Amino acid sequence: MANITDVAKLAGVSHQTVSRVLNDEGTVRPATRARVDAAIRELNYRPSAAARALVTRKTRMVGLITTGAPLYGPASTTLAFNEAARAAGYRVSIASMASADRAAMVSAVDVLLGQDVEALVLIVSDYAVFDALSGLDVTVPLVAAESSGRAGFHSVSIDQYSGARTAVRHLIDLGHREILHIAGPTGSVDAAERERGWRDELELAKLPVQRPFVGTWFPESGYTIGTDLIRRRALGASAATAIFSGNDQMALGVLHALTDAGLAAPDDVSIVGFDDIPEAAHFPPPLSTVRQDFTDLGARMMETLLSVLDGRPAVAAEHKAPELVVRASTAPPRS
Amino acid sequence: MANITDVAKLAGVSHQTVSRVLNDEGTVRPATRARVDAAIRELNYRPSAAARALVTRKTRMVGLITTGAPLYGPASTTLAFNEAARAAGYRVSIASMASADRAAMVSAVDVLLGQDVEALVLIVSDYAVFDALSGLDVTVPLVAAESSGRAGFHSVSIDQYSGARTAVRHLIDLGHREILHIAGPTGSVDAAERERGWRDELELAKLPVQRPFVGTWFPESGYTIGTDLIRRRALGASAATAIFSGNDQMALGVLHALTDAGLAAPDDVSIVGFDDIPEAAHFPPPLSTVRQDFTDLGARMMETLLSVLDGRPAVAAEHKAPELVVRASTAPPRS
DNA sequence: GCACGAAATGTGATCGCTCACATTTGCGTG
DNA sequence: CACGCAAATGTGAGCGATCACATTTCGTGC
Repeated sequence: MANITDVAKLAGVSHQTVSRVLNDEGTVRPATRARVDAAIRELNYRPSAAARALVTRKTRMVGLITTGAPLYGPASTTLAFNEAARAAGYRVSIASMASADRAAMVSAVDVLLGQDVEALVLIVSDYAVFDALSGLDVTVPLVAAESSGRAGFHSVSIDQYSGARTAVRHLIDLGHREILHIAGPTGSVDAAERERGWRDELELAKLPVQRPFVGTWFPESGYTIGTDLIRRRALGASAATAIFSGNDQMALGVLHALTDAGLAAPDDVSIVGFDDIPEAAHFPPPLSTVRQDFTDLGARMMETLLSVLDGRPAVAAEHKAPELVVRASTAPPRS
Repeated sequence: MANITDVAKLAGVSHQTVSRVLNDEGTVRPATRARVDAAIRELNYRPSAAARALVTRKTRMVGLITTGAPLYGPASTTLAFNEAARAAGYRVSIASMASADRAAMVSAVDVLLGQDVEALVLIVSDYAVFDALSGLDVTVPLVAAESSGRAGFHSVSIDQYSGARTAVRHLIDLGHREILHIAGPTGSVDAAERERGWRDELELAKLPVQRPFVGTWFPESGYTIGTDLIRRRALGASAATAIFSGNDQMALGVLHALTDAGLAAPDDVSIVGFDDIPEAAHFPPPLSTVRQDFTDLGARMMETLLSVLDGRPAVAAEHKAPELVVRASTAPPRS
């Protein structure tokens, strides 16, 4: 592989002039620049990122820590962030963690910091992760997709709490009085925020707050919980008439359980999801849900990152409220 | 930030001894090693990846090129590959491409090669990508998740063709004679392979081969196509009795269209999907589909990569056949 | 045609590590 | 106790770029 000296020799200039051409620094005569460019092409030369990073102490690389599950939300956010990062000239090194425990976190951070990333980006929203983080001394800026409002890093998010309140308010407005909640896994910040929104909205309306059911985000858990509820006659006639599901996938599981029992939404039970995954509009029935704009989130994370790296104050409006999408899974209770 | 010399000074040894401790090279007395380790901890020292890469010409980093859509398959494979890479001590730099055109590809490859990745991994399976690739001179090994059997790189995959044949055979065995296909987007290698499997299996059974319908992988397209088919009375009684959908999500759209029309699977139409996403078991009705083990695929990609980097021949059994999962969306045709 | 300042280009040091090789230390042996 | 050899440690060069500064070239006004 050719290096800068080879190029310089071939172009008949000094290595510094080549460097100037590479970095597009002003004072190079067009003719000289052309000669250098030609030499670069001829030798198929590519500057060594390692050598550059060594001297400039800038890698233009950010580390992305993400979850181990192939869920729609994190996957979309990650993709959007990648695009935004590349557009801004940053490279992304990724470390996905199979589990959200301390050891995995330490290892992920270590690997990334060891690459001299200029910043860390977190798309895992788990309390364990933030706890682990506070023990580490991370020397680079940190941006997290997170809405609990902790300190110690920059957080950009979609406001889970307000989204949940909107969803529950929708059910209350329809006339529902007993509204159950299927929460995401314990430890998830988003799950906790959604649960808090559900609880607060119920309390505000002076409605009964049952203990929430804990799922896994996956449809299977919604199915299991739904089946169990129906068996115990806790759902449907003379019982709970609505469910706020922590995400769309678990809502699908519940819908499946309803169908199995000869029940249907919204006739017997109204159900609201969260996320608005592409499938949600095609559930039986099409699901009312809270739409999260993950693409926008990913892009905003990068914006914030750039601000922070530039030493500018982080941009405002970091916690956007999501929007309720009403479809066919919600209706007034049958009375 | 401390460097190797600082550590050496603090530990009272030479920089070379520190280097030996870092790289775990034999000849260091335990007592010395301990002093060095203590110094490293005290200074919170981390070796510079850039400096290392500069001298060793090894970055222990692989470049991952992936698609722009947050689909379950690629997302799962990517995750699994990440895990496997980290376990093997490799870092992963990711470049996702918004579109699968030549320009995006060139840019992605450039960015990654510019980082001195030791290999490239492709989890986009698009003809355009492979075409673009053949024009570039990629100087590092390339591993692709791809099953068309092109030359020029190492390919690891799940056998899409055989999966499709299995799915269609299942429908034929049930007694279906007119089996439509909703294909994935034009340009997708997997879509083409699945279509080819469908076609070949029909031809083998001397059954009519209609022109396939082209979807986007997303449920919406299945819904549109399904609605259209029903309106044209091309589906259901005295018409096609079965559909082989290119993936599960589009199958969901078709199911939705059936429901809208007062029809149902499998009574009116049998339907088989592809992928076995976590939602598939909870579709109305639970979907018969072809299960792909993406986790295994990601892991196998990394294995192959390691073999190639070590100069060993790539491992055998690179194209596994997927497995049919029969659920409730398929049954013999009515009458 | 010469002086002068700006534009263009060149020179050598340096980033933090590993490599190849040189030197010192420790320890069993005659 | 000196010797020799292996184990342990040290020394200096060099990877390929940028940085700071030095030098040359060019264009302009008098």
